[in-house]
Amino acid sequence: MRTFVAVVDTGQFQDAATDLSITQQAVSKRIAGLEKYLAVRLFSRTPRGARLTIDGQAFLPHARELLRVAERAVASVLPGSRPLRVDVIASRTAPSGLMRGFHRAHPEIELDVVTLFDVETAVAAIRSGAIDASFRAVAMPGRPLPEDIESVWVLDEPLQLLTGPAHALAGARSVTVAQLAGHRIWMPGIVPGTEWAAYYDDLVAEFGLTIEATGPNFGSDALLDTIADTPGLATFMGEQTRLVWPAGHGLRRIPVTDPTPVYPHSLLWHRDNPHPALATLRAHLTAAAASHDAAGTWTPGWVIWR
Amino acid sequence: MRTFVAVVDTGQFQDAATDLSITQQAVSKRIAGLEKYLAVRLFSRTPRGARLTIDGQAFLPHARELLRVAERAVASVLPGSRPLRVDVIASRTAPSGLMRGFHRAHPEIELDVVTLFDVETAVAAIRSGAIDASFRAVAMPGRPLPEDIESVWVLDEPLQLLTGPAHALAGARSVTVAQLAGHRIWMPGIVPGTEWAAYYDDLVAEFGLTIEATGPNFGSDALLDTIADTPGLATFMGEQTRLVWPAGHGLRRIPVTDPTPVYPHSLLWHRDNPHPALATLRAHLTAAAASHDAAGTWTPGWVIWR
DNA sequence: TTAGTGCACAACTCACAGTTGTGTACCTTC
DNA sequence: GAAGGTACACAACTGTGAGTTGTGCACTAA
Repeated sequence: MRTFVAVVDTGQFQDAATDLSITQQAVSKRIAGLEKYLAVRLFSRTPRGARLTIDGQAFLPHARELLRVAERAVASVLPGSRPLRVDVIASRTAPSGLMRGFHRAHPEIELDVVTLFDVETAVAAIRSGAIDASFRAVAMPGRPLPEDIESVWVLDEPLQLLTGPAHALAGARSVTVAQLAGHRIWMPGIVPGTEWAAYYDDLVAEFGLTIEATGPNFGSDALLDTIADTPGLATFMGEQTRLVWPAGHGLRRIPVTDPTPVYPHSLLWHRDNPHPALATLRAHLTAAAASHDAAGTWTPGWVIWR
Repeated sequence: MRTFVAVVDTGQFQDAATDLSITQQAVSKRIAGLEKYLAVRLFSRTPRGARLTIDGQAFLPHARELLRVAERAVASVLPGSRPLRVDVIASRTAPSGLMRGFHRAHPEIELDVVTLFDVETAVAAIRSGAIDASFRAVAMPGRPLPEDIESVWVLDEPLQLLTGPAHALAGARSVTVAQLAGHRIWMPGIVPGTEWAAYYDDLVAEFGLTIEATGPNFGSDALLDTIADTPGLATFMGEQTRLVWPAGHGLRRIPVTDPTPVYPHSLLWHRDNPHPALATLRAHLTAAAASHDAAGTWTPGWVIWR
């Protein structure tokens, strides 16, 4: 591809060869190989150089795009000036939406989103410089954040109950936490040992709920199918979760009250991180954040805001 | 890249090797080579398979994107079901804008835009199936379109005068064609023998203008610089041409009247072309087209509408 | 312990990318 | 019209390196 673009830019095999520090014959072979692979003639050879054929013209923008993407791919792991790298707790929670909003507001900022195991891993990654920021609930019981990690509260995401049409609570406009006692709530894919698991452990302990975290996560589709088809089963889901809503499943989202369990999302970053886009992200989140109103909501006691 | 993605998708070097019909050792070597090139560890090897590192997670979307782009690049020259391929007369004329509008309205339609030499070449390319459609002025003097080529009028693009701030006509709100007699008008990059050149030839002959078509086209920037700096020089430019307006050059666009020379853009395509997107394009252009009002405008006598 | 799984290292082989050398086509110049 | 220059293709050769087979090590499960 590089050779193809070089020939286009110089207009000659000879000059492209010079640019690439190889012989004219090598360029000829490379182009011939590409043409053979594509089963299409890309250049018409003339005594004064090479001109793109129609197929070549159509191919050219794709070739340039490929080189751009390849460059970005390398840049994404290049130490030093790589894209801002942010850890989000799961692709179906509010932070993903926040990052989408940030990308819309600043499309010029290169961004890489990853998902780490838990807040411990995230903190270690931030300290080592492997990531620049992390959306997490701070912090695990009895484990204060290290001195060099800063954090700021971003938003509380209310949990909603998701049921199928045949569920006992399907008709309710809202349910209280007390009403949920005795109902089976299924949360597959919650990994033990993470702060997310700790969150639900506390929720269970405080209100006597029955949460089944067993079983691997077969993906969002499988979860929704099961919820829709099982009258005795429900699940929790973040209010801002954007589902690919399966048509005809009759799924219901029901707000939970008295109190409303909220999952507290904070942004964590390293005190000394010099990445210019990090400041932009923090400013964006500050501007987008609603004011903090904890009235009527519940979080585990170990949650820190500072 | 394919190997990297295969390992991610299967979770194991072994299974990726099976998918790719190579040995596990070859996969190991490929990944090791990629990691060496990037100077970064992409997988953490465990006795139960390979897990992405943080760098690997950041790299993954770029790798997938690269494979997608590569696939599109190949598809762009694949005979049979390739993207709609449209010839536009120049990137700075109305058809380019129309195609941008079409792409915005139908982003799902794959599109390749090329620029051919003249209407003769375009017609030949349409007949051979090399392109699907062409924006051209139909037709050259004394050369009717072949029977199997259909055409429809799309729009008339009024020409405007572009001058620098020191030009004699710079202050005019509009100029008549008669006023242009005696002024030097510079149109570099017009290739003799094309229907575009024929257009200006007719314009010169009919109104006694002085149009200099000499000199190669050094690009839009060079043209604008020269126009801005040369008080005695002006150029014609399509009304819908979107310029990267150089700041501080004081360039003026001045409408031309009595009559207004317009460049007639038509769409040409092959009667039997079965490409589904072609019908969509024609419907889009019909819907977007203004009604045809030729009053007060000028085109060469050989222009055909049918 | 033993068997099994999964990846890495080592040695070998051969395909092919790149090299040098040469040929052909076409344009320019006198 | 002959001579020289330019630009690309073909042919023969060479060396790198991608892939193979063979083996070893680390970890898990029974």
